[in-house]
Amino acid sequence: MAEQTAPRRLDRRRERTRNALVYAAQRLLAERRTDVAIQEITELADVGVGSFYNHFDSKEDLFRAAVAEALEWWGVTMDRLTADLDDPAVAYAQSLRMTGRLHRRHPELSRILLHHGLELAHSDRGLAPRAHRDILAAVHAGRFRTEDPDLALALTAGAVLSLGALLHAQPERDAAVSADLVARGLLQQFGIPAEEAARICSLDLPDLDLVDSTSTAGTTTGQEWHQA
Amino acid sequence: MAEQTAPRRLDRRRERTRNALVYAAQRLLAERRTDVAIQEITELADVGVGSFYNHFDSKEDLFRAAVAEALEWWGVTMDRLTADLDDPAVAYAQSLRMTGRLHRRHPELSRILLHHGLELAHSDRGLAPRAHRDILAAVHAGRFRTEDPDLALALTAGAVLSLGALLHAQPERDAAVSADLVARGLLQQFGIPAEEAARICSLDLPDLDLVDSTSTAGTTTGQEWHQA
DNA sequence: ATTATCTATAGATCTATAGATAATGC
DNA sequence: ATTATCTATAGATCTATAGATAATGC
Repeated sequence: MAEQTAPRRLDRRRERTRNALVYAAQRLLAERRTDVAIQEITELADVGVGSFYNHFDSKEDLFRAAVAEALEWWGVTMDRLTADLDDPAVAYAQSLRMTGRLHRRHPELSRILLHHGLELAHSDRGLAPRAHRDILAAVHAGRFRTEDPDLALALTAGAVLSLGALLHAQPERDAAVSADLVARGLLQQFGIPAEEAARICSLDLPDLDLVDSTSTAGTTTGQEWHQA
Repeated sequence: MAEQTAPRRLDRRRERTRNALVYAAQRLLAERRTDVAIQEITELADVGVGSFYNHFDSKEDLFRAAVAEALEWWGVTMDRLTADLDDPAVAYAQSLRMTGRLHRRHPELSRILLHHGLELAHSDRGLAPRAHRDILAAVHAGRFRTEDPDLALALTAGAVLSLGALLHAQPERDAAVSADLVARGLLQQFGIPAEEAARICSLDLPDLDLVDSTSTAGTTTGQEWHQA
């Protein structure tokens, strides 16, 4: 009587409400307007105030989830687009170059990344664990030469973030050129010879259009980045 | 009758109240507790609530001033300690290495830097304009080779910030070793040969103890960083 | 006499919940 | 019958100011 299989439609309704709240939070995050009343959030999500507490304990709770899901979505996307690359140094560089372009392609997501990036540089979700994995693999494969992979990860995070800040400060700057330059510099710092670093950073990139608006359809809740 | 020379003691009293508020705000910033009532701030500053509005229009106003003054103090300190260096590449490296050590020496100031660093990477106060000046001087002197000084500045900022985040995440990590490594990598990226970069980053640093708690006694209001 | 600070508080929020309403399950 | 959502609001903040008090100037 009490035990029953999960009713699908109710779950989906619940999920829809939650997503509306998370999406509203992501839009607010992108504008750096996190100091708003819960009522304003629920209005933006077109949801009753009371529903908020069905899903989150506090504003912090919601914003934390919103940040994590946005970046996890991008991480999953990067994984998919680099899955068939054999050379971990190339996978690292491709992710880095695409993430550099992200600042122009998804400015709102970029702003979320910039605002919370440093805290997330050591998170176990999102971009950090993936960059860490690539770096360790590249070291193990003898492609990178660095006795301090944690520092390498930190420098990678710092470069991604500061590039984003620069691109927002200078709207006319070419994101692709700058991102590739940053990637080249990092590869060289990690022991890749200059010419090869240049070659790697001029390889073709996967077509982001093919994946952008499709569901991640995997471990995550199907959360994706909603373009405003 | 109305026009009179500024009464000194009143000014100083006023300044004392303002400083108490700024100092309280800096302590809160260091703990990332900016979402507090104004009353809590004034209690921390041991000042009446009403006094707040004698000096600031809003919480944001106060916190903005608190961040700016804290980083301006460090910038002035760096300037003083590198004033007599002829080689701009060396001045750049010295400031960078000392700022790396800052994360351990003044963890509260470091946290403020980390939390607001990206926005301030293009500010006209604090550390950014000084790093920019050093980079341009080094390029002009033929010491740095980079056709994109803005990107160089961004990468510098990113490296400083991500190093700080790493040092906070790993309390046992050696700040001096890591900071010098980061500085070396940047010098190399800017075209300094590996051996010389290593040499520059093992030069003696000025003694921070000599300057830490003395007033900046210059253009700023005498604002300094108060150790808790 | 002038200026700054402090105390007390009105009025404007904002949070969190209780109870009513709507949607789904069976 | 069960679960989720919505509406309305009590009670807890929080902001900003008015008026009283204290410090300084002359």
